[in-house]
Amino acid sequence: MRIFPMAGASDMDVAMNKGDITRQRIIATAAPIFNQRGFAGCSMQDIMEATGLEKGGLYRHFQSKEELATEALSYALARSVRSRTDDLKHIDGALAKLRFAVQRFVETPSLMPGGCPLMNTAIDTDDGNLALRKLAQTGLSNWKKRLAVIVNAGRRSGEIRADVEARQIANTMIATLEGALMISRLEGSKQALLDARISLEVLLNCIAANS
Amino acid sequence: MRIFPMAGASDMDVAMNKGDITRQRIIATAAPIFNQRGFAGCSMQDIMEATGLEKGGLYRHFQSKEELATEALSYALARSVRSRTDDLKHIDGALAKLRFAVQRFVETPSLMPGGCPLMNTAIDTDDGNLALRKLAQTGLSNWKKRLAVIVNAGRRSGEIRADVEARQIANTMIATLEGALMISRLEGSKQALLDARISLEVLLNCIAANS
Amino acid sequence: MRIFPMAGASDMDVAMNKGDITRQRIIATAAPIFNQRGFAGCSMQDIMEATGLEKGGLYRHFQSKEELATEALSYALARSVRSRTDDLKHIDGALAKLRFAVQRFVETPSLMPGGCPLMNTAIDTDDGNLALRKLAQTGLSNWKKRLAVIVNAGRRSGEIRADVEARQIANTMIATLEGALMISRLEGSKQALLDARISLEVLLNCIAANS
Amino acid sequence: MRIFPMAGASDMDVAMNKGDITRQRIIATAAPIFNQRGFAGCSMQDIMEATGLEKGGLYRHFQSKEELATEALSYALARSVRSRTDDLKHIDGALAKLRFAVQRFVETPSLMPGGCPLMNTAIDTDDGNLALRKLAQTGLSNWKKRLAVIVNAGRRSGEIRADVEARQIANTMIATLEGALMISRLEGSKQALLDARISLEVLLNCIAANS
DNA sequence: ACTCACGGGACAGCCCGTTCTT
DNA sequence: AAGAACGGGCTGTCCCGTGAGT
Repeated sequence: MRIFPMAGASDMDVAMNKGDITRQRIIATAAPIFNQRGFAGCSMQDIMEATGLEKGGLYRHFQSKEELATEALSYALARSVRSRTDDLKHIDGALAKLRFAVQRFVETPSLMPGGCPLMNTAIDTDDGNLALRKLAQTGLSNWKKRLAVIVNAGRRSGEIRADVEARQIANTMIATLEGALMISRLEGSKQALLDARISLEVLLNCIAANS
Repeated sequence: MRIFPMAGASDMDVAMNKGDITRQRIIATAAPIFNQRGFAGCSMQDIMEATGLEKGGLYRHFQSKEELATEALSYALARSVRSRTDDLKHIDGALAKLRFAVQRFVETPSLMPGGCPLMNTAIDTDDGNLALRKLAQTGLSNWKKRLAVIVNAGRRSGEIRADVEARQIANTMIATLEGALMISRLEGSKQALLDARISLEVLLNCIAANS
Repeated sequence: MRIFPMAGASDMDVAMNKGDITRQRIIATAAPIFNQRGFAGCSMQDIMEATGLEKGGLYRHFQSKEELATEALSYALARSVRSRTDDLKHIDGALAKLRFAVQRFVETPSLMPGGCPLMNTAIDTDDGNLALRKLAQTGLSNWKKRLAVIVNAGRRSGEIRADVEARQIANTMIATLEGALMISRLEGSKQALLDARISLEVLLNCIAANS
Repeated sequence: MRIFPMAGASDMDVAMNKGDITRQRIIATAAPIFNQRGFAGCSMQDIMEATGLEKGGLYRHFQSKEELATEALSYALARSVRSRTDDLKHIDGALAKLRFAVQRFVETPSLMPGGCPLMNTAIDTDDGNLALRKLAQTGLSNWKKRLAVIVNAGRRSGEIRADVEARQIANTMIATLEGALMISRLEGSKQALLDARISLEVLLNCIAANS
């Protein structure tokens, strides 16, 4: 369709025929619905209404509800993780990068209605649904790795104390932010996120080499 | 079941006739099931099988699935919150109390199969079900208050710096622990909980008055 | 329900609980619909609308559409065959019995809307559906036997010529009547049935012993 | 469509372009399928498999399933009726012609798999589908007329008694033969057809002038 | 106090007829 | 002529809640 794909084109800018466009539209529409109501709490009827397609139209593109949910989650996780670790390259300094990541999360805790897809899926698939669970595990793993890379870079540059475990910092940051997001959503207030940010600042100050 | 209720009996130990005993047994049996699968993901059939009762037997004690879920969640939350803040009286010192609470959580993150009922409900009721959501909100609020009381006691006794906000510490502790529990369950490893504990120790050291 | 079932009670007069009554009502309602539109041409939705029951209500009583169709056909065939061979006992003479049967058929070719269930099923199940086909075969066989018994009685009593084959007469009577009914329904006129009656009278006259 | 009809050419032998040939091939292939399974019981998928064409290929030639079915039935009826009344010219005598027609039917009751298209359609369209029904009505009417013409010719020539109604004989012959075919197919035996033939011989003997 | 039959209603997945694009 | 795309109907299953019976 498109002859000259532009540099920096997103996933949807590649040449697609009509079917692929519809498929992508379904995924983008379904993602927030699954994210809000969970797999069991959301019916294909809901997706039909949201997309304007009928049963036959949906099942042409996805073999089952689970396949659609998997794709939708994949999409949600990709957007979520990316938004949390993007744009860090042009920031100098490991600590500044980490502070920026915290700041970003507190300001925009989730692009997708319904909260963080990673946490939602982790809870929702606690009993079964291994396919979705696997995706969440991978998403978490990626996030942790990206943070750990920053921490280790700081250690090598001498900005961060050498006795700090990157994994521990990554785990703590993610745990505190996700937990705070949960509280925040339950309370309907940003307070918990703001409090988490302060505490994470304290933690980051503690691991700075010159502290 | 129990003929001579003992003094200091817990909720279940009060004198109950047969109907109440059955009702209580249903709740105790249903609680972990709802906690594991969520409201929508768990059917009355599941409860029937677990309790050995028939439909009619269940609906004699509860007007609807939602009423049963509400009672079950109430039960789960009460046990959960209590286990996290009990037995702190005989520990001297606010910081010691907080450290003990962290330690307790890391060792026994949830009594109930399926993880922390508070977090599960917070996620599960994100879209609707106000009754259950209200319960989770209250549970969270109680937990936060109990932690804040300890922090404030520490501030008054001079053990904790006066410029520390109790609410912020409570929020951070809960957020970090709950978030770490989520990670831990998703990864199938206690690592995240252990890392959270280390970080919370750092935080607690930072708010100590003599630091 | 009923304590003293009356002598000569029909199928529906036996003691039945609510479920059996509903089941019987569904069968009686579905029978003419299946008879009119055929198995493939009639949906469970049609049965739902006719009975006023919902899907769940129907499938409680029948495992599948095929089971319902089988019962409905069974019911239709039983009524049909019975109506064509009943009340012949009090008629004296084999030929008189046969003439009466022809007369009855011409006057009341089918109790059930949609024509003769036997013929309809014979045509409808021509490709597959062995269960329904078997039923039709049995219904036809019964009908033939009843006619053959009358013919043979006439031969023994000397009323009918001894060289007449009972099977041939039965086959011819049924064939001519059913064929005439088909023509009659297609043309929307009783003419074919009346013509068939005349021709069958001729045939019966030919097999009379004194002819 | 037809530009230069060739002498003695059958329907398919006329000059046709590629599209018309395909169209005719589809009709010839679909006819026995519709005849066997009925309109509702046969899907376009079945036609696709039988013809080797794809959906788009079929719908290029026919606007709808109904149009295809109509053409297929038309084709089947034409072949059927023709085969039953052809080749009678070179037989001398009305009764001989009628006996030959009976004989022909008994020997070759239907050229098309699935039985007589006339009867099948009469039953299949009992509820609706006026287009197909009309075709069957016309087919029946033609058949009756051809038989009636023979009877009337016999009356005029004095071979058949003058008090015989041609319509009654035609109706009876068709009814008996079609009914016997139905029985024969249901029983999986030619017996009913043979019996019908004997009975029709009796009838024809009865209407002979010299009887 | 409990069982079980009963019925309403929603849902998943499949298939079919038809149109649109290529 | 092919085949992707889509609207819509259909089957069978599951689940929730009621009520008669015991």
